Amino acid sequence: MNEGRRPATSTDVARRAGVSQSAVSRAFTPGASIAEETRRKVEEAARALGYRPNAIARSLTTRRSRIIGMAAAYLQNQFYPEVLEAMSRGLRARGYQLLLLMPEHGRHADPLLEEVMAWQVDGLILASTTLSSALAEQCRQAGIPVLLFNRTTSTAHVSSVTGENHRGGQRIADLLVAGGHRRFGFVAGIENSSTSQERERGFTEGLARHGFDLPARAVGSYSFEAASAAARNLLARADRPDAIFCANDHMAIAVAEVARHEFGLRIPEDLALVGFDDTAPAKWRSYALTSFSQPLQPMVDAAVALVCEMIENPAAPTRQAVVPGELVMRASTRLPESGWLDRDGQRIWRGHESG
Amino acid sequence: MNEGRRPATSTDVARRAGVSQSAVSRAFTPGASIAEETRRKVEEAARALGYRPNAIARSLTTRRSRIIGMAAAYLQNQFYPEVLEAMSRGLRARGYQLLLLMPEHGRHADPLLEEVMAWQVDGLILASTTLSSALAEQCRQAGIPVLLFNRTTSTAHVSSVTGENHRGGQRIADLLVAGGHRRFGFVAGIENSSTSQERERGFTEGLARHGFDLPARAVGSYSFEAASAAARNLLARADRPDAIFCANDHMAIAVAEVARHEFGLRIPEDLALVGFDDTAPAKWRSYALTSFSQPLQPMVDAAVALVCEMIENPAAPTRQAVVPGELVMRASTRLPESGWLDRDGQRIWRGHESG
DNA sequence: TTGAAAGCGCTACCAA
DNA sequence: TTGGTAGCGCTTTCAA
Repeated sequence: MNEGRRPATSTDVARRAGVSQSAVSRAFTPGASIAEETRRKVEEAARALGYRPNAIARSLTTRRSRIIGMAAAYLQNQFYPEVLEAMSRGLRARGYQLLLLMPEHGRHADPLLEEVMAWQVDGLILASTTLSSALAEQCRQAGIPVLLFNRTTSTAHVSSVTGENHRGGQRIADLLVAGGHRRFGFVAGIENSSTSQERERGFTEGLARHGFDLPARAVGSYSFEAASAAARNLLARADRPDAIFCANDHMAIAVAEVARHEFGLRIPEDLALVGFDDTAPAKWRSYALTSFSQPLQPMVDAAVALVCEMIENPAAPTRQAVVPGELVMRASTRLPESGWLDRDGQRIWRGHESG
Repeated sequence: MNEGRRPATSTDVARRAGVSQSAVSRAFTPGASIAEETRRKVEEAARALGYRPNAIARSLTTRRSRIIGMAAAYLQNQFYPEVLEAMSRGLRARGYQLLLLMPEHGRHADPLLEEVMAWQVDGLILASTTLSSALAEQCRQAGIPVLLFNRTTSTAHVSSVTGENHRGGQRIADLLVAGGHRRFGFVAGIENSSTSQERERGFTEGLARHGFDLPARAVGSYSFEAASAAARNLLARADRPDAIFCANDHMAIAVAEVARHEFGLRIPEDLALVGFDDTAPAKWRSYALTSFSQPLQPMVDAAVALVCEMIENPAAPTRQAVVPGELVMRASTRLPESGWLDRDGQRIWRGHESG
């Protein structure tokens, strides 16, 4: 093991093993045609010199970087860190590295585009609602496979992996109606985010099916502070909602805090609360938040598979994968008289699917 | 803008601009000697072709990848996602990219070493307590600057950025004693993590200074489940502690849940609770957790500065940066009669520093 | 200030 | 199966 000196190259190894540099390359290429004896010699020399193939040089010749860029933001929402963690592991299992691209606060996505292009990433995963669809479009034009994660875009022709946003919203409506609630409220995420829009649409359609409308609505912009303000707004109304659905768990927790500590409301007696994602804090007993789940591992698996497929076959048609979730009931909503089942210690709402 | 075709190279740009390929390179190299007119021609051609310098090729020639590897894990603790976010932004501002390295669950760090070497990262930030110090040592031997974040190692010769673990533990002891508590408990993180050890040592030394010892102790391993079990253990004792310090906020929340919902204890009347890090959930009013802060941005700024310095001057001596924090008082501990001050709506404990 | 030319470490092709 | 050779796209001498 050399200390501080320049790393050994394949030429160094070749010289020591008494073979050509090409042979060294083959020894490290799975499936290459090489004699067992040669491989052995190369491996021994490589070990002695502490040689490891230089991924940068390899990328230059193969024109494949084996780097996937992942643009994320909003890591305050526990959903995303866990996605990041699983995504990194999933990609690595397929031989890809994850380059983390954090958009500047409130800036355009352009600097990200620069980096995506400069590093010749093989694919790009967009897991940020705040990022413009323009970035996706530019990458697509440059021939870089783009996958939207937990969002879609109005511009078609982009593959995506999402949860059951629309159905989730519907099921939540079903549950709240079955629980006897009558005045409904909704806290939206960022207004133009597809995810928030679909959840809201599912919710209102579900309510409509039961003959209810959605009288109260506020915007939480996926932020704890904005969601707190939204809660104050909704809860101060004369016709205060008796059930609020928040476009994600993170905002639902903000609403719970305001409801309890500023309005002195009991949950679920005075106010039922439902979130989305089923992240770890939803399970914390102080919240015991009913939530529609977005199963992390299946979503990440789908994303990894999809992005790899897009890289291997760029001509493949785009796909919109939707990973099924379920409505996990906890103490933040009243328990309807029937329609639920117990599984693995969790109560899943299965009552009369109306969709 | 070409669609789907191969990206333009500097040679393409040179041809179109009617200059040499070297000239194109210079046009994109800050501080290179090039005539204004030439630069203008190059820039125009580059824009027309949608050219961007290929970072992979550049890395190969300069032998500097401008990639920093960051090994993280335990993203369930809100502290780390926020570090990741800030670190990515901070590094990018200095022209570096962040490669996310997630160690396999329960696996050795060796595969990470492979990737670090293969990608010729310019530096490595280790922000994972679970990662062996062996990785740090191997990288150091290979001449790769290594920075430990929120941890140290017994093997010296490694630079690090940490919070005031020892002093924080002490201040917490001071506060709890001033609050009139008499039976103390501690929930450790991973036993051999320097961070948990230092916090505990500060705590016990602080208690000793006031004439108290630490009768109750359990291991939470930085996990929510293990911390819950640790809480059950501590709270079921005949001499139940009336004040528990947890090695971080994440575990403190687990303890709060168990104390309230399984033992019916009131916080802080029956049990005072203190965490460390001052992450977002500590501020949530259902917990209102007193916590010693690890100021995110200063810690990240220090880390970015330090790692860049190590890259630019590999011969520089190692440094252990300690970023000062403060004890933020909230409702999970009794308010002592004096010794605190209000700042920006936060109560900071400043009582008789005994250190 | 400029262009030619020599690599950076590797893969991929080719003929042997 | 093997070694030689030609790049991959860029930076960096070196002369001009």
